[in-house]
Amino acid sequence: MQILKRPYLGELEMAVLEYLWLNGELDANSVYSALGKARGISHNTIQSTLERLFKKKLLSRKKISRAYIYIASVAREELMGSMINDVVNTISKDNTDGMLAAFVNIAAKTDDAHLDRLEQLINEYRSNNANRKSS
Amino acid sequence: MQILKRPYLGELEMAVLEYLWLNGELDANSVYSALGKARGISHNTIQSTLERLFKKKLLSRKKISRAYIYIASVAREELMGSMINDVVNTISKDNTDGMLAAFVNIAAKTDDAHLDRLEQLINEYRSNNANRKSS
DNA sequence: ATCTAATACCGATTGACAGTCGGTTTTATG
DNA sequence: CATAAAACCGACTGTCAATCGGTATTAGAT
Repeated sequence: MQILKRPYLGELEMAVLEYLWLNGELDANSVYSALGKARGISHNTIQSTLERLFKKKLLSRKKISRAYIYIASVAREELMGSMINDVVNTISKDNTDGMLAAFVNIAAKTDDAHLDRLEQLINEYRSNNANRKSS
Repeated sequence: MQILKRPYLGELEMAVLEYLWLNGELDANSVYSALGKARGISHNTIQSTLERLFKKKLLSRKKISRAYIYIASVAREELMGSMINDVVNTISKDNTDGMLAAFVNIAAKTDDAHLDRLEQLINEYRSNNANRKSS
């Protein structure tokens, strides 16, 4: 049985990634100014975190003069999708139906309107998919 | 930003939990015979694993004579639900819509029929929910 | 009552990995 | 070519899963 694989994101890693999702392309110094100072941690710690995220392929980077500029290389939705995928594969490889039911419950728990939205998204997906098939 | 909380399940923990899901109430020895021997690990290792799962509230147990009998205290669907919930809260606390969209993609990726099933589940959920409201 | 074997319980070790930072090397630019 | 900024490297801490040895407990046999 497979297990939920690391990369598993730590608290700081998640915060850094979040910050890059919201603020686009940034160097270590910018991230440090925004997050590091407020947390009272060193510039180096932020840099290590950026590097770890880079190694995990969650960030890409390009060198501009001295410094690297980091960019989130996965969208929020992609990361979420792959993590959910991992959960499902770990717990219920051959029980997709249970997974779907669990999800409907989650979606509805917070707000029943989510179910409407979910239906809508299903139909949107079908439209796109139909197009793709006929091309 | 919150982080995907442990209990995080290791490979052996998951295998043990899986075995209990499939085989119901068992003592350490039974689990050892089924999983431990095949893996060449000791009886103690299985026992530690059972205890760790118990501490994480994923198993309950009752003492029968000398031995504890362990029972999975969460269903597969529940655990999956709470893990998916964690993922969503970690990555997308305030972006439920993105989460819903990501999920539709995941569901459809494996099999388009999942979308039909998803719709069906939504309607089932609504029926139950309508009952609850009118009572 | 006491011996024994099964079992629980405790603690130690190993191996990952996140978080943290100090120290050293590299490099763009004045 | 000196300097400051940044990367890079390595170390240490803390947490947790996996693993097992050793000890305490206890149910059941004699």
